[in-house]
Amino acid sequence: MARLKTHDEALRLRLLHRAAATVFDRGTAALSLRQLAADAKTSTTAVYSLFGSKAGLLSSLYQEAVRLFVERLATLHPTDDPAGDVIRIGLAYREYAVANPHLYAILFSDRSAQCPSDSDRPRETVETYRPLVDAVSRGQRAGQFSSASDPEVIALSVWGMAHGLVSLVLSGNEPQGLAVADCYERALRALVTGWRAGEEPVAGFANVT
Amino acid sequence: MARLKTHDEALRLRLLHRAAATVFDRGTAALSLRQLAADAKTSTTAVYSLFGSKAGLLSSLYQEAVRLFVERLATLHPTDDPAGDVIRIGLAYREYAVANPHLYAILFSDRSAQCPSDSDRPRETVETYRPLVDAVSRGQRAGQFSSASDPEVIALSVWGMAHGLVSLVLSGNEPQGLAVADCYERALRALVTGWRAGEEPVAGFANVT
DNA sequence: CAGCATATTGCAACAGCGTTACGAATGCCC
DNA sequence: GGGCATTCGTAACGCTGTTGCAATATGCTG
Repeated sequence: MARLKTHDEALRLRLLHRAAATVFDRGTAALSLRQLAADAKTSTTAVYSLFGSKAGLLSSLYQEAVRLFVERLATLHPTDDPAGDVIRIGLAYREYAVANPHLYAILFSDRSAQCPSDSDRPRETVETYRPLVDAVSRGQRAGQFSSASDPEVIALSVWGMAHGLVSLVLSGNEPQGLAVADCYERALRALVTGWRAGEEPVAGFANVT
Repeated sequence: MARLKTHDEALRLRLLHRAAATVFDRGTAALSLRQLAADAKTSTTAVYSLFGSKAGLLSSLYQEAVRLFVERLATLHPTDDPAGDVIRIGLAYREYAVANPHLYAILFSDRSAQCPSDSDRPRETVETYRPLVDAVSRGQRAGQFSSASDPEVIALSVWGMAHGLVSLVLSGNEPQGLAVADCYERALRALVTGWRAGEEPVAGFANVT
């Protein structure tokens, strides 16, 4: 056959680990395949036989980031206060993002630029999404949220707000003199309150077209 | 002195225009200074004498994107329904982002990676931010929003949600089977409702720690 | 046990990038 | 008209991701 494989699973994990470290402190742009291979005492060929390309490597890193993210969200167990669970998920979301800014950036950077096939995207996305939808569903059954909207819609709004506020901070676009950290939870609470069951719109802006 | 300058304002605008076009359809990564210079029948030196570097060029592009954004938001005139104005600003926000995805990406990509000096960032940010804060302030005076929170906080939550939902779509991370476009306005309305004056938190999640 | 076949691997080259150094070209002043 | 300061285009540097090719080392076969 041929010589023993050294481009094996162990090397794959070592490369993935080192790449994650680099991306974690200096971002994806600072990740050089040559440098990575040299650091791991191997050749660039290893990266290409194991990951296919830099995009493939980043895609694997994406899978890893998703796994950590899902793990983190899984530490939150449902309580008998679903609306509170929604808030807690939102806080954990922000905590993960702030703790691992570059992994978070990998998770939510442009997917079309780094994912070879889109086939695995929806599945991963829905996996991080489910706990939130579940909490909302339970909240609807408990009467804490309006049942007029699909739970997915309510969950998406929560996710959007969390993602938006976190992204503004991480990208350095939060407005001056205003710490997002201080009003993040209040904003989440206002949103949850707004989805309360039986809530009527504020008088005066029914039709804005 | 020297020979007549050809690296003048006219060339600067031409380069900026071409760069914007390229970034608009293929993103910042696809923008090559060599290609840009060749397309404009000039040399790379021109780009460097006019913009300093690729980061400088992108920074100028950022200024331009902000200007367009501010112009768009300025077309919305305050009405006697401030809460409705907030919704309208949110809708215009999304509309601009969807219409100019790459300019939007420039606006909200990592500032630290492309801005030579951070000195001009806060001023620009607050400029796009002010109409929203103003609308909230008027809404508070009209009793449409709680006065318990600073208008900046409420405005930030609206901005965060708009930015978050828009970013999820543009980055290809919206969950499958759910069109953000369909629930964007409803989400904004729920949030606005949640900030309604005198609103009490949903019973049962007062303390989540 | 010798030799072949073949999978595997590392080196080097390619095309492109942003950036910079430098020499040539140019128009003004004396 | 000659000297000069300024401006500009070319070419080079070091880097990137990627790929082709040659060397290598192993297991099977005769």
